Amino acid sequence: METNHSQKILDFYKDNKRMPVYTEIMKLVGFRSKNAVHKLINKLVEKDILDKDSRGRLIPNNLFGEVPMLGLVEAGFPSVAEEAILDTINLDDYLIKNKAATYLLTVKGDSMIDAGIQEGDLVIAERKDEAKVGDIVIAEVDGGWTMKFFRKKGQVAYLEPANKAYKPIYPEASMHIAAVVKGVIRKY
Amino acid sequence: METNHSQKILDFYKDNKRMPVYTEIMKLVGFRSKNAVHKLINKLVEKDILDKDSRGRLIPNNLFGEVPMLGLVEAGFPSVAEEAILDTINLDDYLIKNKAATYLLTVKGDSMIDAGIQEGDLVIAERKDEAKVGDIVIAEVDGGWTMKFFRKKGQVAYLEPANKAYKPIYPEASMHIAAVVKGVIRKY
DNA sequence: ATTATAGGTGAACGTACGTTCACCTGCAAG
DNA sequence: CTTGCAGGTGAACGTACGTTCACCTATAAT
Repeated sequence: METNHSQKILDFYKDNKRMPVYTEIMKLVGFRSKNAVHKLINKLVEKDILDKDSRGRLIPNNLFGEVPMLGLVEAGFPSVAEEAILDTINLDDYLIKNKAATYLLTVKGDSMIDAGIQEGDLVIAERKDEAKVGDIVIAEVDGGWTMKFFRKKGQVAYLEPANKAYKPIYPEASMHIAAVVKGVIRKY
Repeated sequence: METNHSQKILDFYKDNKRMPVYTEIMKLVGFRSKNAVHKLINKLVEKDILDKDSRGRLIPNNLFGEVPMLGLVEAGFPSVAEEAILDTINLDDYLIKNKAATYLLTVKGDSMIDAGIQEGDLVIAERKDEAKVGDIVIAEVDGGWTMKFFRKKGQVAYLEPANKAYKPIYPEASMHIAAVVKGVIRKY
């Protein structure tokens, strides 16, 4: 029952991106007095499911807004009881450094398959006009857009696919780097 | 300057997982009156950088907490001005359905390399004791932990790696499925 | 039957919140 | 010079917040 209550509070947080106030929790769980909420909250705080700040307002704790991070696959998987959690992270914070310049792109084609990037994956791209050798870049070459490894042969920059079926691209007229790939996301 | 101010508010939101109150914004941007904050906020609201709810409290809008999603790689990349954004998503919400049962694991080894899962990647694993054929599962087989495709030959369940250098695993004594892989994350 | 307790109601209280008012600058236009 | 105005200060106001108090059940143990 209490897990049900805290689940509703979590849902509220997801929808509104802030914690509910007591009158809102009243409606969420079906109470008719703020005092009942107050007693419920105190129990959740004791169980470390929630936290309160110095002014009494609710703040989500780690179990709430973040995902537990375990060790290696080979180390196994914890049961519900013994949670051997190394750390907890927020995926947004983990993946995105410069939020204003970051975009997600859907991958088309198989030219980066050997780098573990498949068709349908999302790539996290940060807008940038220069890249380091070895970066995966999104670039406009001779009028077309593509995603490839950024390489240099001497002073000549070129793009190399991660698929033996394709050949490196040496720009004839122009090459303009639009973004550098910072991450890959795949959802099953 | 105003982008600087809203950046500080965003940072506060990231750190505290809630929006600041006016007195807190005062300290953030160096004002000494709440009224100055009030005028600043109204400007940000007009520019759609922030939103307020009916009680005047701040709520982050899309540009704040979420990441823009563009189309395909081949469609190119927008300049700062012309933002052809299809949608915005929150990565946590996108990737994680059942937060209570979800964990992140670091991948060791190359047995799933042909499925685009490399050593060092993070996998999003949802605790479950049964899997569908074709799922990637984390399982304990004959005492050891492993991540493989879940397959069936007739009624016999077995695990298949995505690497031709390895052979399928037919459990001798026991096989226990601990979790199903729901997603993959790679960070460069 | 009596008592204790967990869990709820409803009203009252202190306070921190966003808002508003009057006022004070510094700077640019006329 | 003076006028207007954007942008700040500081104090006052109404209200919504979390908290607390007294009281009311059900349920279970004695």
